[in-house]
Amino acid sequence: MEQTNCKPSIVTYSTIIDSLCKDKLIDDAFKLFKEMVFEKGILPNVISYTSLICGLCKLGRWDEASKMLKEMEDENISPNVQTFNVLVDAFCKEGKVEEAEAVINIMIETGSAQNIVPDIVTYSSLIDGYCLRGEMIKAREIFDSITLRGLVPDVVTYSSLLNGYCKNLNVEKVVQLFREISGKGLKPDVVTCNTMLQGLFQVGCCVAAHKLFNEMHAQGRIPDRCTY
DNA sequence: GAGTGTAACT
Repeated sequence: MEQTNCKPSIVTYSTIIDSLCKDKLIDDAFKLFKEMVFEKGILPNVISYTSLICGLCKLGRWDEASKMLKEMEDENISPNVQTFNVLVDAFCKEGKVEEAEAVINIMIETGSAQNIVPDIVTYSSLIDGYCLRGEMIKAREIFDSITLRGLVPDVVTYSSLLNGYCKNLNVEKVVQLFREISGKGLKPDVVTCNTMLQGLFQVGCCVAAHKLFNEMHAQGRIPDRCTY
């Protein structure tokens, strides 16, 4: 591309930077980022910064992530909902739900002027975080608060909560919630089904599990490696 | 007019 008239753009660079971050090759990502800025004179945007922050958070390099946020501020690039969601999710995955809640409070208190309002991804991450800690009452509380905020739980929100109940061996809630998904007009996807399968087998409901597996085939939801 | 970033199962 560099040899043609079709020079790599901010989108080209961001695509590669994001891929490197996802492969945990954060140093290579930064190398490319610096090449883009200092050699090519292409200004980074909120997307390239969010990718880098995501990569740093997933490696637990919180100080550097915070440094990048500061750098964005200096460059007058405002973080948006997705930038904050990356932080919320990373904290939740680390079991740092309190920190995640703090980020959400910042979003609520200071973000509304810039159209930054926690969305369904934010709360799905938080539910997942509480589920990972086995705090199902809290997870349920967040789930119930979603509607009050005018948001609509999607299949990921349901699957996260479902996974929590499965790990908790709460069969009653699992069955109830799984029915509710279809009842709300949502379609359980392969991840939802895999979660259910694991839950059903764990409590010895092998017949129900096989029935669900067969239904997956019938409804064209292709089983994947996790299913098997 | 288009293209890049966030959440669930293993």
